[in-house]
Amino acid sequence: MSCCKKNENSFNEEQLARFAKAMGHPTRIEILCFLASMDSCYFGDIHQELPIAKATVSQHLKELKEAGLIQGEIETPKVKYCINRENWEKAKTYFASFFDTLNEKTICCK
Amino acid sequence: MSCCKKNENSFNEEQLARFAKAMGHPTRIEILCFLASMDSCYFGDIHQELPIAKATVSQHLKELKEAGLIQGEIETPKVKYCINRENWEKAKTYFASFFDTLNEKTICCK
DNA sequence: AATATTGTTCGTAATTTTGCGAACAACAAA
DNA sequence: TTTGTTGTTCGCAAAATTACGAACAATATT
Repeated sequence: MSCCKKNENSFNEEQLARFAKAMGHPTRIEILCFLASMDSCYFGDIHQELPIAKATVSQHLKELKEAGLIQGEIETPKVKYCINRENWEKAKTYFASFFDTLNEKTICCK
Repeated sequence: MSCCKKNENSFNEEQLARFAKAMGHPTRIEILCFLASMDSCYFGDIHQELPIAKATVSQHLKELKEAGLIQGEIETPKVKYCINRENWEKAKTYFASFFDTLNEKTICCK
């Protein structure tokens, strides 16, 4: 058998880029930090923390939701948001694996 | 002394967002993975890996360089690129800290 | 039925990002 | 001096992002 094949990534590059893109805005990082510091909260609480229009907040939340990092639930008349823990762990693992690939290089079979 | 103050982040939110933004494109993730799998390589090697114009590759490299994740060095007539290890570690730590904030919540002083 | 509360969606404008070919710069080789 | 090699920069077009106010939807209250 020939030797020294490339190590397979333990993360999906497309998915990692999607997570990263969602995190690539200061306001969205702020929202994520805010949500990570509590179990859950309402839209209004998030809006109150930020110096921007509610329409803009709503848009950022939508992007974070579509990236899978948070989830929202209607609790009439409010909307409750929280971290999506399953995907949070997934993202955590992906980023960790990605940064660990440095120096790993190749593996040799046999 | 009053109690239960919020935990200070062990990462800079602005900086984290900047790292994330740079990583927020599939092509740039691909470049980073490629570079992370070796000590260094030339522009041409990177271009060869990708199905896009060299002008576009150059632009992506510029963004990664400005974000501090990679560095370039002229080795006439070629340009040698590699991971910026110092900032790579910094980014690795920032992302790890960020994802670890979940569940940490608050700390109580006595 | 009219009002109030809470967020989302729509329409719009300004800016940024992405991608390309062409032109260019720096240097080595013929 | 001309030619070739390697990448960057320029100028442009298309698309996506960011931000806002206004309008709207859903529900509860008066």
